[in-house]
Amino acid sequence: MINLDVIEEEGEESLALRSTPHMFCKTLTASDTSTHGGFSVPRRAAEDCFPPLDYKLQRPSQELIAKDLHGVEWRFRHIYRGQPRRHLLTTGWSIFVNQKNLVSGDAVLFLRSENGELRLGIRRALRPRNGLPSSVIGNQNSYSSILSSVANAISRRSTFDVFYSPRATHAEFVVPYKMYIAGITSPICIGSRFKMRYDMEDAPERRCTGVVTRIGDLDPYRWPKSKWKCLKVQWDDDIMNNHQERVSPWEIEPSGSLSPFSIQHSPRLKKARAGPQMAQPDNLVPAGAVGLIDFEESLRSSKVLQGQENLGFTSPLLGVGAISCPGKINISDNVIEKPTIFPGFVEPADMFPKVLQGQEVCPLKALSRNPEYCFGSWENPSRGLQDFYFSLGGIPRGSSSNPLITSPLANSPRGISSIRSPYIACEDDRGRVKFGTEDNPSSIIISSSSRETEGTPNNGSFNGGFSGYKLFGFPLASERPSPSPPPPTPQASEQHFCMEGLLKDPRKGWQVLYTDRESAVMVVGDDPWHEFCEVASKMHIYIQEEAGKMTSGAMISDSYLDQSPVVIEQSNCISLQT
Amino acid sequence: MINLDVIEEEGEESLALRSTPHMFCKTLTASDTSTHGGFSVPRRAAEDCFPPLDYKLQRPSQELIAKDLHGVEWRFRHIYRGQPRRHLLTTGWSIFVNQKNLVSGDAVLFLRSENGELRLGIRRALRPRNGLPSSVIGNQNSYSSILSSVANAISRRSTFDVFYSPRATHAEFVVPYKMYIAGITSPICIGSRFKMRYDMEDAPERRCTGVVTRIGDLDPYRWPKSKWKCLKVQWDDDIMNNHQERVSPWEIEPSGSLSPFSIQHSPRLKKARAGPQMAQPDNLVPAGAVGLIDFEESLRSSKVLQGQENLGFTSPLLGVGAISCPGKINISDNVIEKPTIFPGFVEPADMFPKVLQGQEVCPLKALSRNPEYCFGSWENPSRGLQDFYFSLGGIPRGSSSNPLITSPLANSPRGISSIRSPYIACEDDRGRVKFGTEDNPSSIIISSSSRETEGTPNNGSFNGGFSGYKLFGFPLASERPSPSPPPPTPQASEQHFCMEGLLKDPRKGWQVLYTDRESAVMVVGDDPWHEFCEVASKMHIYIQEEAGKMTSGAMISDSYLDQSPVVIEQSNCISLQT
DNA sequence: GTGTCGGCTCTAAGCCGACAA
DNA sequence: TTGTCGGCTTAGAGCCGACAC
Repeated sequence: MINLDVIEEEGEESLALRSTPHMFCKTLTASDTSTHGGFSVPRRAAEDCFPPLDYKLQRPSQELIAKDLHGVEWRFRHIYRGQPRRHLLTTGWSIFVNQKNLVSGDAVLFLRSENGELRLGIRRALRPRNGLPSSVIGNQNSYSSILSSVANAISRRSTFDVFYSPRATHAEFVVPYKMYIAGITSPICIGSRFKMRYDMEDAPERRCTGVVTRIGDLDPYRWPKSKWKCLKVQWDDDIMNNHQERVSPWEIEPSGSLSPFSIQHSPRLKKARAGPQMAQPDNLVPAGAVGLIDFEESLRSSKVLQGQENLGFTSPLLGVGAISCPGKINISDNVIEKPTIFPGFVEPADMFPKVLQGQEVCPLKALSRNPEYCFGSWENPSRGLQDFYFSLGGIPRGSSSNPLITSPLANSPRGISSIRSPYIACEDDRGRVKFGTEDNPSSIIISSSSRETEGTPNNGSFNGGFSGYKLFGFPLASERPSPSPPPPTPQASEQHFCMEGLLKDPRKGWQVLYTDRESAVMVVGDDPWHEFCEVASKMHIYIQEEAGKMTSGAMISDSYLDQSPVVIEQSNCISLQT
Repeated sequence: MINLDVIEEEGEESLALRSTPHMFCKTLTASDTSTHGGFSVPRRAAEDCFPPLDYKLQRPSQELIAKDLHGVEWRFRHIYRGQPRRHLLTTGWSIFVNQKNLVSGDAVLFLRSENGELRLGIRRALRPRNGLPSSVIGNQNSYSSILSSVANAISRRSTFDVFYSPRATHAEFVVPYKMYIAGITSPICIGSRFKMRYDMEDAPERRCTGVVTRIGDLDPYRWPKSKWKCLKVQWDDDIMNNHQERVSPWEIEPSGSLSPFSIQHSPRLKKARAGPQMAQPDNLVPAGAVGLIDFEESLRSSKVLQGQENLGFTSPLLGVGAISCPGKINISDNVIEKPTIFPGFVEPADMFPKVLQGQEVCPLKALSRNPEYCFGSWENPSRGLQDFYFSLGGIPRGSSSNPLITSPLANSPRGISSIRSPYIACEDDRGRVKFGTEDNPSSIIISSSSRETEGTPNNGSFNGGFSGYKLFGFPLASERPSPSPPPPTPQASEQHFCMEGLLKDPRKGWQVLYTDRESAVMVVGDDPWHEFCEVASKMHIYIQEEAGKMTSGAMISDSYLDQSPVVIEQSNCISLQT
């Protein structure tokens, strides 16, 4: 049922996963979550995980104590009764359901460690729009609060918590360390052939091949010096080209090289190369240290974006919306130090200006709820590991004929199971907050993107996507295709934030590379329970609960197992009192 | 019962307060808040505020609909029954109590406007330590989250919300506009005589006189160019000198001038003047444009703080605590651009070094829970309206013999009713967050201080303290002394945040001066209901409530009437999904 | 083997007047 | 006049086996 294989088959670490403790996971039924009764425990599950009952009694029962991720103990009455006999959790169950706010479709997971201790976690079902206060999405305050919190944390070189719902979102920055290292050190050049695991909805473990056509880099004004390169690829299989054209370096296995000329045969590339400034395809660079043309300078002087310079001052999030919003002041010129264009918006040079005209300004609301714009940047100047940044909010429906503004989802309304392109979404000016002194600046970008999130399990060994990756043996995507899949409506496409900076944690087993100006890469290990606790304890929002009542905006979210989005709408606020 | 007089008797505005609509306020009893029953409405109150019932019926009843500050409608069944007959709110009442989390001792307020609409608000009782998650107080994340939220808002010239509990905290920055203007424009010099309303616990409306002995200014590294001057005073009445030695310019009425020499006769001044650098007492300046000695430079060279320079790098809040905290990195050198001392720590010059030695570093926790340090700054250089800043966390108990580090509460464990000194509390390095470009920087400081909060009503016309001030006709302090007063233990002294920047709102009736680099001054008008809504709607944390369940950390606080502190513990977090 | 339902118990919410302060 | 209490009703939480898939 649950595949416990680990991803890195070549790993030397002791694969504690092989000796996985007893556990089970059950999707909650209507009966399980109703107030009418308790929780029906699958027989095998109860026998595996729970201490044995004395079946000689007429109604064998015992009290179970299980700890959740936060160390909170939950007590349940476990009884074996009914005709036919079955295992049930009665007293205590409804409290758990209520406190965790579980609904039918969510899943609960029990796990018994070697010493007999019982743990439990929850995994929420994907809920369209999920009861989130809409203000969170369209709200500038939320954006900026999150931004500033993170920025502050980074400026202090402190930590910040990430609330992460693996099944609901793609977090490309959560990458096995080896994969990341291999990705950024292996030489990748334009023309490199590669293969990559790619999971279609119906055909898991498909191995696709393609050619690297470009090495992306972001407009340096937005995400300077990021190590997170973005590779634009062309797949040998045409079907793939409709789904994904961008990958992260660590997602692919280089398998050879292709002459620049053969790349040109691609219709898409022909189109792209029509522009006046093109990359030099024979640039051979490791992905981690690319050295490409200084596109920024050339663009600046070539005035490709003539008439669009104001773009540099207009926040895609605030944008016109902000200007037209009474009482709000567009402050983008406070954030962007100097007038500039966004070179990131010009690829290929002959195309983006058109695309941008009339669309370049992307108000927050439009971006969030109705993703329609996609900006990309390629082949920017590179000093060591260069900047790359992607604005992706989806594409205008019906415009997918233009491959350069094509969302990977454009042609698959229900999404494909593994979308692993390293797009980072449309970014507001405010996304860039500078901290620290002139000598020691740090920057943080949080961006949002539109994504589908359905996924299927996958055992691949070199799978950079997250839907196929197992955080600790568990597939992070759906355990199994749901019988009645809740198809995310195109309108209700997912929105998430990701960020470039993450926290560094020296503890063994997992860590996240805090990367001032570098890529955000989280490293996860293989030990399931260790990560169960360690990763989870780091990757969540924990708002202290106050004696049952949630008077302080309390909530506990079971992070990594948790699919339900939890957003603390923290309008900019000050508490005046303790 | 409730004095509806306004403060500014000379105001030309239509004093809508005179025609105050019908209203009543009742402190909730145990019965009112128990689940056992409803709400017992005082007869007069019901007759005044509620639509009349048909008393011919055996059990007259009706449905009442009242809006709270947030526009939320609350429905109550109003019934007249019992033997003897009385007015009760039954159905709907418990919902209200639960949602608002009211307890016995809290108060509810009903108000009927001219058009018959019913409004209601709540005022929470003072609760010691108030169930606040302790992590909020001692938590660096909370601090910095708040800081960064505000900083971000200011950088965007947007708004941020202030959660303000008038009875529980002093917000010196909430000042009538005229008072503020008068304060900063009237010429105040060292030696100026003044009078000021001052409310002792037992002797309200006492008018005290004194002499301005210093004009405070903050260490420019922390709060540059603040207009909020701080006047150090010596009272004619010696009793006063134990309670308060610092006032804001708008708190006093200048009444004359004193020769510099006569000031010197003060023992305290003698002590102060023993230092090498003293203010020039004949500096005659308007409070809003003082020009004093550059203490900073002279101190820097005089090396008064020799051996203490590391203070400049050590956050009073992070302090040693941060250094000794494993895993945390002291980032103060990232925030403070260059090595410097804190001139604010050196007054008088011959005294503070001693005080600071061994105590200068004030970890956050110690500061919050056990306020023991007080740093002050005086007579800094002035360009226009100059900086002033005060670090105040209280004083070491038993050290109050040192008047310069004497908290106003040092000698009154239960506090005095009106503490209106403009102290700003001990400030963390992180308190200063720079935003914007080099050309257009802005800074924001949030600070914390230790305060007692009991208060008594006061009708004064020139009362800068808040306990005596009426926000909209209602005294912001206790309506009446509670029969069984919950004495805040000295240990549980109040902690609050205040900030320099506030939001600007052009609307008539009230506004807050957003003050980039300037003083934080809120202007309030006289119309009760207008302010009731307007001010309150701005001065609160509003965390969206989600359909009854507080799954998203929801809560609504009724700000200005609300005494219970609400702190959103927003650890630095990122939500990855909607 | 297990999801859902009707039946049942029991707790607590909540309405009432009695009674006393 | 109004705070608190005991009595009472009632809704719903929650335990049970029946039953069906």
